[in-house]
Amino acid sequence: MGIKGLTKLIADEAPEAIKEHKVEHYNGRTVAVDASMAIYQFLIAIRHGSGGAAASQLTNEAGEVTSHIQGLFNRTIRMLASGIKPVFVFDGKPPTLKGGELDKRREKREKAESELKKAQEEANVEEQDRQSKRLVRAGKKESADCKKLLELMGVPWLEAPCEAEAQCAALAKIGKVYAVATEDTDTLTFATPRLLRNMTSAGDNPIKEIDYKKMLEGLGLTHAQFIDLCILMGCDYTSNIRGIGPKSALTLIKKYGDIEHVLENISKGKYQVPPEWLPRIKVRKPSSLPPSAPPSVSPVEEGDKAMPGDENACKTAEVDSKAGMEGEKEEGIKAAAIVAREVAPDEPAKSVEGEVMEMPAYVMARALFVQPEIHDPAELNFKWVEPNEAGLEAFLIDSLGFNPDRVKSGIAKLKASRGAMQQKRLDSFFKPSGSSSTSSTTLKRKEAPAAAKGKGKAKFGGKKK
DNA sequence: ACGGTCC
DNA sequence: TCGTCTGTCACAAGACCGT
DNA sequence: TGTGACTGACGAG
Repeated sequence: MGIKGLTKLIADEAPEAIKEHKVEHYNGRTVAVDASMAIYQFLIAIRHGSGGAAASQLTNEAGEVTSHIQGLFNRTIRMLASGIKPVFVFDGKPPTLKGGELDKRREKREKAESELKKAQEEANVEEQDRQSKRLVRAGKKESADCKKLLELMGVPWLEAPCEAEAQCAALAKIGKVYAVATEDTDTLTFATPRLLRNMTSAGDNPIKEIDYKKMLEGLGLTHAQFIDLCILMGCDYTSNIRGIGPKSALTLIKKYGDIEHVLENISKGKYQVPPEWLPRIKVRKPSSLPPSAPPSVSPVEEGDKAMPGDENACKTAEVDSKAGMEGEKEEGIKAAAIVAREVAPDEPAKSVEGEVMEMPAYVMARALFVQPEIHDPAELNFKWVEPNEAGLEAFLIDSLGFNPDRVKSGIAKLKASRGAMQQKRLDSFFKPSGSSSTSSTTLKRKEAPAAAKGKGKAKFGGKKK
């Protein structure tokens, strides 16, 4: 997940964008957390018995997995205890992936399943371990468990329409949250002003904060160029160009400005531009293509002696993509975003002239980054309320079999952190936050109850009754 | 700091 | 020649608590 | 699955 090698590139090229802070620095601040990713990591990490028997998740008596609940319970308490006010953001529908990508994932999954079965028959413990990890995923059930837990804890959450990262970024951009805590660098591509890493690992090792503005300055790019850089480096939505890594991608974008112009210039060289980066004509152009040309233009295949077809492919790419992005670039991106998430990937989109062609993959990817599907962050308001003690005990102890002492001590910490939170609010009433915090700590006062829009599935707080 | 345990 | 990319491999991905 | 260490290959200068 994320952008391949982006962390390292930032560390190398824009080190001033990365700062380390102690946890205390975030005292009183609101932070958005990608819940689905956290759940996934809990499911993978929290297991036992890799020695001897096959590793297994934590479960209750009925055999239901509880690893994710255990993890989330602890982490949330930890955050609150250090004065951080988390908002958990869940993934909605997965973004429309490039054709085949979805199939590939399903194939992988099926393969892992069958390998697991085989390993079980052979009593191959190691292999069982490996394959069962591969099968782990944050499903509906797990998400629902966690939402319930959060409500009982009095911690707000919301479900994004699509990708949680995009929603988190949107919240941070307008200051509804101070920063986004995630290990996924995609979030930067959505222009999160502040990205926090190392929120997870316990204790006192500092949190790394990446400042988006400083990162752009350090790299010497605009936001649009940064998105193109990420696509070139390799993102989740597209394959990347062989031979172009982080350094070259940065150099090329700086030199030529955007992907269109990069392609123009390197297509004269010997890079293999993957087929989906070029608009694939489904219905032959009347005149501009030779009659013998196949309906779908293929990329440079291995060492062919520079067939004229290749040149045509590149030419078409230049012309078409330029035409597509010319004039109302905004409109083009908007349209692409809609196409990207609503049209089946293999379904052709009509071009202006009525020809049927496929949009280049990078245009789709760009659109998904520029115009992701999100809830209007301005309409979302969050509230941290008193934990539901009885509810938590019933859920964790009675229903899931957690250790009563641990649960009780957790609840005690929750209450303590709430006390500190109230105190903080009183303090800040008299002394407006010292640093340059932009109103992010003072966001709740009135709590417009309106936010319950018909479709917006945001839920807040733990007052179910 | 480490290793066993959490369910 | 140097820098950069590719491939392969190993490994770890949480947090608590008592020692 | 992603990341770092270490590799050989290869293009740029």
